[in-house]
Amino acid sequence: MDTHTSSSPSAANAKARPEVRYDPAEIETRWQARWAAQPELYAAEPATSRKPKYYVLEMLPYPSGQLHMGHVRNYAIGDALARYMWMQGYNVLHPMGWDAFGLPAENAALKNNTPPREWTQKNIAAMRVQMDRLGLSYDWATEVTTCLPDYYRWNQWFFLRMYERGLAYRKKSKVNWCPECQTVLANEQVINGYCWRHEETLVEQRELEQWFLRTTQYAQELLDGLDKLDNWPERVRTMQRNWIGRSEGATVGFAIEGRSDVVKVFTTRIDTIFGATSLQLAPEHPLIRAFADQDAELAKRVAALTDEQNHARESGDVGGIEKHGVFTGHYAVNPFTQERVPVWAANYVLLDYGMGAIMSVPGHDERDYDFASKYGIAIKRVIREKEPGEAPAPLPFASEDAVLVDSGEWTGLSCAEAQQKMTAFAKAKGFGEATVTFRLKDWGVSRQRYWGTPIPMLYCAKDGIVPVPDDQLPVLLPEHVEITQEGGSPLAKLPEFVNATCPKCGGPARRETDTMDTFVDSSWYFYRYTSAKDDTSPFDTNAVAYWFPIDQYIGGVEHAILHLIYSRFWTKVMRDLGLIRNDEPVARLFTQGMVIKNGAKMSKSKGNVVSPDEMIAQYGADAARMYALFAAPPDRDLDWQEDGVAGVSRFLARVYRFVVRHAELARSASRASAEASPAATMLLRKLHQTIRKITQDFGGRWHFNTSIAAIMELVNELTAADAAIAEGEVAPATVASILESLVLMLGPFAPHLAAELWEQIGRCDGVLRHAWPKFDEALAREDEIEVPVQINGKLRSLIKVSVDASRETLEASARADEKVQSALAAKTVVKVIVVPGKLINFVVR
RNA sequence: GCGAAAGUGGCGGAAUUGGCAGACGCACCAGACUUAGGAUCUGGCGGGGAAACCCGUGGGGGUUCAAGUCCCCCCUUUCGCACCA
Repeated sequence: MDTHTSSSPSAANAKARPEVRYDPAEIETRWQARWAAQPELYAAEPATSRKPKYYVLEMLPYPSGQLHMGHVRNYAIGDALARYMWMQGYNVLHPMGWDAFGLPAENAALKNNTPPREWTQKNIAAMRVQMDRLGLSYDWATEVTTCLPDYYRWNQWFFLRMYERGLAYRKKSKVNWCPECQTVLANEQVINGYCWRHEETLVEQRELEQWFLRTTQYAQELLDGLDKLDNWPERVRTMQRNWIGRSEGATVGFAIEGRSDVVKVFTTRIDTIFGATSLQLAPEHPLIRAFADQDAELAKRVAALTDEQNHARESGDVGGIEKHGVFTGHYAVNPFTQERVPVWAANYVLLDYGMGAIMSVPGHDERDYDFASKYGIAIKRVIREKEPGEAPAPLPFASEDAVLVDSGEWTGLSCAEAQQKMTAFAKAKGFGEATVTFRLKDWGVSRQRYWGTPIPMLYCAKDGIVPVPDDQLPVLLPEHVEITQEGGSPLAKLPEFVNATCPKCGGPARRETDTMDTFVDSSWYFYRYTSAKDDTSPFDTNAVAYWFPIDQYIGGVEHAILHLIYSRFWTKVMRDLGLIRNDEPVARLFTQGMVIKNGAKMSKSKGNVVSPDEMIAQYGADAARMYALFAAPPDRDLDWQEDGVAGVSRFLARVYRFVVRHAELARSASRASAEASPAATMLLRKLHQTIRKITQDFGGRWHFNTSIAAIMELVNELTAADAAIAEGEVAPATVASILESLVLMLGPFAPHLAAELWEQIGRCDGVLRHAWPKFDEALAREDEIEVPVQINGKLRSLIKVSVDASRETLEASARADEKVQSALAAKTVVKVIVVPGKLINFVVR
């Protein structure tokens, strides 16, 4: 590469002088090759390091074979942070891996006749190349690939530990079935009745034997823990709180007339029980079934209700359907009043929440009111406002800031008090108790698919369900399997897989053929990074103790519930197994915005997908990454505009030319303290303001768009001073130090260019391990500023004053200003507001 | 329906604490150089007006010397939740 001559070009002839062109492709491939040759560059020091640790993590991708812009944005943020923290002297763990199990591999196998493993590994290789082309600072020695036995064996190991503790269990239940995936989905994976992967596919209900993980056992702790996660976005915490859905109330048993059964209902408003005028049961409630068994007409009408519920669920409008119900002809007895209340089946009562049955209090619940009005069921008032007006509040009246009326011995109590006392009464009499319910359900992890972790269980005719012993792990996923689109796991058709030996009796046993939900893989992968090669345990406990919790996790908000709640659950289980000490996996969570184009999320169907490869080929990785950070603050949606990338690329070219132009000067500069000239003072001031700004952005708001804008401002000022620098008006040592700081600040955003320029200015120690520049407040300080002068709040003039000018000086200078004087002429000054360093405002009449 | 976030030039966005609205970039306009280029450099660029000035941060009101920023009402968009008893 030809460097320019050492004769200092003046600004006048700069235009004519041939300059070195910024060639990002050449620079980037050269540096990527150098980095590839020194893998230790991005390796973390061991857990015994004395340095403070920093674990920065981006969500691992599914190896689809193609990085998209959302990934680029995610990794640009994480990479900038990792590099910055290295430069701040931290021991940084910055790993990457592959969420490599899952359905697309099977679909691809069907389409291209390629085995899922081969397809997946090919994609991983391709995406690895893309990541390297972006110059990302991952420690590939800790790479985790979840579809490899050395990883998924630990899924199996954890599953066995959970089974031993009763946290993994099998039950038959109604499950969500996606006809497209041909498998069961967890509740979390059903979005408004549709499959989370197939937005067009309605989820059906099926009855199946399934493996569950007892997430409900940790419901309370998962909820409480959210309060402590104050470095998580409030939005995410709210979503998780809603999802967990804790509700405090009471269960009350209503005896059924003419039967020995008691129907239990869950209510948060036991204080309104004197107003209960019917019981409403879910259509599939066992008691309704029992009634229907003896009444064909009822059975028919109840079935219609069930259908309505299913349709509503499938169409995603559960709240919108009209309330329907059927009177069963049976009565129950209100244990508080001994009144007979009719028992109904209603389509608005859900089987899987609470007890699947409610007491209907139409006077004080809007839904019950609608229902009772429609069917002519009695509506009673049993509470009223504390300070009643002339007329009591119209029904339905659901406030809890109220007192009881017509409620026997509880009349006159406040709702809160009544809830407590009536619950205690029910408990004492043995027909009820305080109850907390959660919306969160146990996690159904069975999937009737091939490409996942085999569930390590056996079924023996003699011994029943038998876990695979640890020493037989991993249960390997067979390699050559015919994938079909029919239901059921393809593994079930492989006798060599299914047929096993019972470890207890030595007799024949059948192997479980379901595989695990892939969310199992991502629930603990970040622990594995700390000791990815460990083949005797899932991870090294000491390494985890050092690195955890994750200091910064970065990813899309779409994982706010699923992945992040499962991960929290898994962490708590591992803690209770004695493997780790932290209660939470992630100390700080950052959710980045989406990448959109022309106002819509990038997608194939919309035809607005921008390929990272093309961007890199055309503008370079540095420009693509920097644009991803420059175009919007990272938490907001980003509108991808190719012209903007071109602009960033032009900026980098300008930096490149500027630094190269003065590289020789910087290389030969002596380190002796430089003489301050006006030009130097000005440039140093801008430099230190820029360092301060960027340092504060990293430590605070992460508005890298303004960090980059600040670097641009600095470069604008430097290039404007090009002639002054060339003519020696700035001491060489000062030029050298400015160039160094500039290049260092580019490090997190444009690592290839920074590395290249660092060498060009004669440094051979590498940017990454060099200390981040420090700002000097004294140098950053302006000594003269322009202060606006307002008259009645309108800008009339600007005056130049020293930064620390006193109020008196400010006012005097303002009054001395020509424009101000003419504006003040013939006016009476009523008041003068002087805010030192900010403004002066004359209030006049 | 409930909850949250957002709404600023032609566009992406800036204004961190109530203090010059529009930093930085894109697009555009004018000019320079010219080996004519999707390169580089210089200047301009919210609207109106010749100018002085006036208007301007979704709309309306308010507080204040001063409001994009605080308060009240409304509109729009996005996201989350939605018969949860």
